[in-house]
Amino acid sequence: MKINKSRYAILGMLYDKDYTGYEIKKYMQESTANFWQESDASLYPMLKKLEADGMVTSKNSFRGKTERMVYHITQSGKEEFIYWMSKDVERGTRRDEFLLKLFFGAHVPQEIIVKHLKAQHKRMLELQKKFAYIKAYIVPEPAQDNPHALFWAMTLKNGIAQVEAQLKWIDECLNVFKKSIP
Amino acid sequence: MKINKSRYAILGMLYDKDYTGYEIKKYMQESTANFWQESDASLYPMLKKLEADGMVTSKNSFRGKTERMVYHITQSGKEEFIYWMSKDVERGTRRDEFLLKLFFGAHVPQEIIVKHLKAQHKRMLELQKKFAYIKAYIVPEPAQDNPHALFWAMTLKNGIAQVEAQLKWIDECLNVFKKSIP
DNA sequence: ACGGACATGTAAGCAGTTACATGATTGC
DNA sequence: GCAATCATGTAACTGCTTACATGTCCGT
Repeated sequence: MKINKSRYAILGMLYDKDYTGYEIKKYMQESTANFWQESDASLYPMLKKLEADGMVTSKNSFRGKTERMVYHITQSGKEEFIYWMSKDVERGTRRDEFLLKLFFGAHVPQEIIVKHLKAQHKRMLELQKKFAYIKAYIVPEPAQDNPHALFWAMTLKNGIAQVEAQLKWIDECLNVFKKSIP
Repeated sequence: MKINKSRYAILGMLYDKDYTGYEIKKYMQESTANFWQESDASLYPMLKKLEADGMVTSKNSFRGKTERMVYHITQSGKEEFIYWMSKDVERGTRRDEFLLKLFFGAHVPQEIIVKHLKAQHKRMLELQKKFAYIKAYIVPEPAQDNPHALFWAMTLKNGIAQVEAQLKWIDECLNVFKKSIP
């Protein structure tokens, strides 16, 4: 049976600090977006569900007249989170439309494939820029007393390494086509 | 609106050769599995749907008493496939449980994270072996007259490059922990 | 005054998986 | 005789997204 992993992403975010749904969303955009995202329509109902399950509690807070729900993890929530953290990683399905189109490249004119490769190249450069930003402003320097710094740096380096490998590979692919159209 | 991409994966497979559902499944396992898969419960109903939509036709064939449905792409099917091939790639959601657990690494004892890293390392080595097999037995030599060879080799190289980058990065991560436990 | 960020949600619907279900053929 | 592979499907369920819906606050 497949279980919902949004639970754990949210519990992890709340583990040592209280947040509103909106803050969790923003936080994810700045940190895990490259390997984990939650949409609004997934995040807010899941927070309600976590509360119903006793994993978090909520407190009504106000900023002026705007109502905000601040969530706080419970002991049960912490336990469920740690249990999940200890379990082996489940292999998920990967679906990469870009590679699928490339795989079928022989069925269309070369220009189309070159277009897709260039678009992918552009996406990778944008990611690279984003990683540079995160490195400069978000991830604290290691050796400081933030215990998260080490792990945040690791996931960041993973992204950087993946992007570098992709860029190199794309260049090689594009060169093949350049040769065939002299 | 999100459209179902299984359609195109299947149409692509049928583009220049007729296959049964089972053969498509096997074919995918040997070629696109690393970036595209279809489960049984997705493949067979989709073939029926493609037939209802006039994208493929089917012919009943027999191997002994076992009934097999051999599918053949129609002109409409080819056109829809080419239209999809020409469109820009849509960015899909990526969800990587392994990286999510690593990101939250500070909340659990280091051994757990080391365990996950080692497991990932093992998965990558297995993938590497699989790629070596595909390279040796599945992907035809380029320069031969198979127009697919070039593109199959490209997607394969992509996988190989990704795995190499991952392995290097995992080694770096593991070294960090080795230093902290002298 | 207005735009962008803050803030939270619902409804509808397709997507996709797991588990279930069945039977023939081939090779050892 | 038995296991693996060939071969095709359904039912039930959860997951997840898009589109919709609403209103406040803050800075310029």
